[in-house]
Amino acid sequence: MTFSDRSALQTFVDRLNRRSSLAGEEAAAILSLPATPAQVRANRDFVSMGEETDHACLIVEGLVGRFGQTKGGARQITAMHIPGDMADLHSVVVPKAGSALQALSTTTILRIPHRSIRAIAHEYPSVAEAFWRECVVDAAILSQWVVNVGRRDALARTAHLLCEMALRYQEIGRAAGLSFDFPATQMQLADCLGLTAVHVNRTLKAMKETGVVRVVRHTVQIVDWPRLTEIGDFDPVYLQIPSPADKNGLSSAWGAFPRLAAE
Amino acid sequence: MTFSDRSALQTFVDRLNRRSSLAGEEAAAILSLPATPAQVRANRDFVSMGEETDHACLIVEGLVGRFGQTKGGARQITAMHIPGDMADLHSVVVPKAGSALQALSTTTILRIPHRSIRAIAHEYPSVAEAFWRECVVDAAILSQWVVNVGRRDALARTAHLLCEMALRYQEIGRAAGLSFDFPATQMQLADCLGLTAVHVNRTLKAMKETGVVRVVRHTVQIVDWPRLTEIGDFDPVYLQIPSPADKNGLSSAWGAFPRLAAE
DNA sequence: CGCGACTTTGACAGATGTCAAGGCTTGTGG
DNA sequence: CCACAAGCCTTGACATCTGTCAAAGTCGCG
Repeated sequence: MTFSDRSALQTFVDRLNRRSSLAGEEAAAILSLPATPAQVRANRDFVSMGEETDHACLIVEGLVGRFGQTKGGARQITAMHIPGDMADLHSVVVPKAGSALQALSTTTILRIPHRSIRAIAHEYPSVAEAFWRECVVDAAILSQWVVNVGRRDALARTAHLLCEMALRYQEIGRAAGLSFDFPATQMQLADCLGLTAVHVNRTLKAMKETGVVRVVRHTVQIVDWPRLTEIGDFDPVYLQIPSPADKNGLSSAWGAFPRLAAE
Repeated sequence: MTFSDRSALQTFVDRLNRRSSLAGEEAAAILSLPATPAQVRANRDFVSMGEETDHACLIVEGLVGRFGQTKGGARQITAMHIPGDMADLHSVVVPKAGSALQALSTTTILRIPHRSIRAIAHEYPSVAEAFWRECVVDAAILSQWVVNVGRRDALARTAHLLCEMALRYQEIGRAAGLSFDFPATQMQLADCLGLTAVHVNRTLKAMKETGVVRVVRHTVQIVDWPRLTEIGDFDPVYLQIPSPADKNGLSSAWGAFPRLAAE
């Protein structure tokens, strides 16, 4: 395991610790989970629909989409996963994949056997609860996506997604202020948003012209965060990213401008 | 607790047992969970957005929707819950409600303290795993909803929802063959499907005219199941409703016509 | 019997999809 | 370092689905 692999496990533990409370021994158990690294090229499935897996995949580097598909061939991305995400933690309890996992850019993952994960979940009830909670937070994000796709127009949808990704990249320390590397093509964005690539292009163009965001190459820079959250009707509570203050039982004052206020 | 209340807990345990394997002692622990019954009138929230709850809600009778909302006031139902569903099992690990729970018809629920649920989850690892699995199955349904709303037209969307509900009502023994009581208004269906009530009406009309389904009062009768699954592009695997054969490790032959074949 | 909520229908408007063509990047190999 | 190919982005014209608005009909409950 390389340094970067170990660091991905650490990112994962950090995330768990932000929403749950793990004892040192428990965190150590997770960190010493056996893991096999693998490289996946862009546009390649590394978990196929219907496949029975015996391991879960932790993203080390890159961007991953969970794909649903219509028999007519239309694709819909139902989740985006970034480094530090265990993309299919749920497969530990439901091993048959209900959707494919595809790398959206060159990606490196760590495969972790279900057996090992289940073993520590059974040994430490708090770890089991942390895993359970993690899946529940994923579901909360999913539920927001339903609202987004079902009830917002193209502009709001796109803005909402950008807001979400900005905060999630920030959470793992991969956003320099308001800009972050987001290697998704417009076609992939369209598959996230239930739109076509053409319309995503028009929408993005409008946002750039208003001066709310800038996109160069694959790095997104949010120029006017308050306005973007306004456009996207974005309320970050569902992400369950607690501020340090929350951990101490204090309420935070971030509101709609979390952490970015430090900019 | 009335007979019907106890029976709801039994339905819940049956469901868990279908996807997980609980020992007698574990099932008994769930069955003896403390529970307070309550009646909720139609169109009333019994869990509000943002509220911190200390209990989960088991549906005994009626129909419940989980609501997301846009600041503009548009509503989107992100999940439907029927008797035997623990509508917010996830609140055990994330008590702050990310969405409201509203009765869509007169409903009776059972409130079960988080404390008690958590206690048995910590005592019996298999119960914790069963709860975790239950949340993961809910998320799989959610993920299908994203695909449905994002990538299917009104007709297919509606058909897909009807297929899903038919199987779920069957699972709990509340579908007489191909017909089931489904007390949702067209406005509520619209909120499920990301459409307007007017368009749901048009869509339903088209389906009735084709003779695929019949709807009288609030009971849905599916006249042509194979055709409905075709129209709705419906593949039931995501519901994780195993046939009895699956429990014995045998693969089932139901395919696209599960259990209804017995008709 | 009458009110209120829900359903049904029609005409019209608007957002998004489709199709098609051309321009840019980016990476590769000579 | 240049040329080329492949994928991606951008744009315009047009088609279509779904939303909006408004009115009338129906059902169920008090």
